[in-house]
Amino acid sequence: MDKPEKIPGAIGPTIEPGATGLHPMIEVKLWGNPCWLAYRLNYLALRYNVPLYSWVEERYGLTRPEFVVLYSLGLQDGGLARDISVSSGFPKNTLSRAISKLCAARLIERSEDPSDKRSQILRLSPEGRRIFDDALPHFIDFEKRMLATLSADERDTLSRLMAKIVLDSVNWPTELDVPENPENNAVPGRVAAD
Amino acid sequence: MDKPEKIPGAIGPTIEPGATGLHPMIEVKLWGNPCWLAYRLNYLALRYNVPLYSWVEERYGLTRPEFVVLYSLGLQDGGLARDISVSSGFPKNTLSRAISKLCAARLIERSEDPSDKRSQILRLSPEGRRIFDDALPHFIDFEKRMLATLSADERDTLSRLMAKIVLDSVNWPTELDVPENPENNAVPGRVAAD
DNA sequence: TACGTCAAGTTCAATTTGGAACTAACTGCG
DNA sequence: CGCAGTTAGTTCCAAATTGAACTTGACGTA
Repeated sequence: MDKPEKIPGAIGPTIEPGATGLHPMIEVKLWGNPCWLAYRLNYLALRYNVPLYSWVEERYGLTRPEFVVLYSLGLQDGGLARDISVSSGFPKNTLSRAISKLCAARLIERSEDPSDKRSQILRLSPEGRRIFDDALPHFIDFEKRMLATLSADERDTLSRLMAKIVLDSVNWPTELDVPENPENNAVPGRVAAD
Repeated sequence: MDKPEKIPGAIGPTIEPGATGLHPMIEVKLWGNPCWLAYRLNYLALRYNVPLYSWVEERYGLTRPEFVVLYSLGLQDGGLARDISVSSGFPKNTLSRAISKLCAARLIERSEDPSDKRSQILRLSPEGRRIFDDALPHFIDFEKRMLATLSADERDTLSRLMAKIVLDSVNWPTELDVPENPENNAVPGRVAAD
């Protein structure tokens, strides 16, 4: 009972414990986890982010939020801080600081939006563009490496399926409510869901 | 040249800008981004983590690393701090703190590993198990919602393809080297590559 | 025009984070 | 055995993070 025989939703090939070269608890979270999708998403995202952003830190001296600003403007020059915030998930004050640092380092430029004086249009400087152009191939290479084990058909399928999920994401809740009575769910010393 | 006509790797249906209900810069990062996989991974992971972990914080008063410990032990009781660290990506000192708080709150218990006195075996207390059992269905439900737009066949395919990538991940580099000469890549005021 | 509401971005303060150094313990090898 | 190298976990502290409050500006309505 404590260890259910069948994990709901844990699809996948039957894997012998220890046969994958992965750490044992990673195996459990991959194959013995009812939330296989969420774990694989987080695992793969981490496996991508960690090497690349430590490389960015080492090579350019830029933190992750700072580089995210550069990358966002590299894809869409002239965006606003708010655009970067909603598309990256970083809170706007973190980005405000990152943007100030990038301006001081002359990697981006701020200009007032004539149609809305609250906003400021952000653009890469030539130097900022140079860093983006220098870094992008390394990001692409790593992503290619991640996809190298799939065939071209499988890559297309993966892209299509993930796109389908992303398009549906506008319909997902952005927060969960706690409908049940809170009194017997709270951790001692903490009142839940008030 | 600045805006390449064809984005390498940006597979997917031709999407009209603004037709998806998504924020414009999110659309660019999804469809006009050579690193489509990495962005979709991060986007979907975030879209899952944010609502669920703010709900956890509100309902149980537990931070994300704290809940990660509970969740990990829920899947594999008797694990070590190090197991949780490598499988979750949180640094071990963050988890050390989380574990101490969970012990103080009587949600888990530490016991010495007789075969290695440096290690401590972690187990859920009955109360910790209760929280895990209470929370798990909500995590499962959200994941179901994420997959609801796919058919059963498509879900199997997605699971299989992501598993294939994960299994290959043991062969990926864990860090990138900076082989080129650093002098013309560094940001002013910062020397790259050590 | 006046006013209430909302949005973009900044600042502040309190908390969280994680690299580095540390302790204690295990492992392998001569 | 003795010692160098490694590992589990903790502590310390400087730096990053972020919720909350604030400023400025836009926008709708009367």
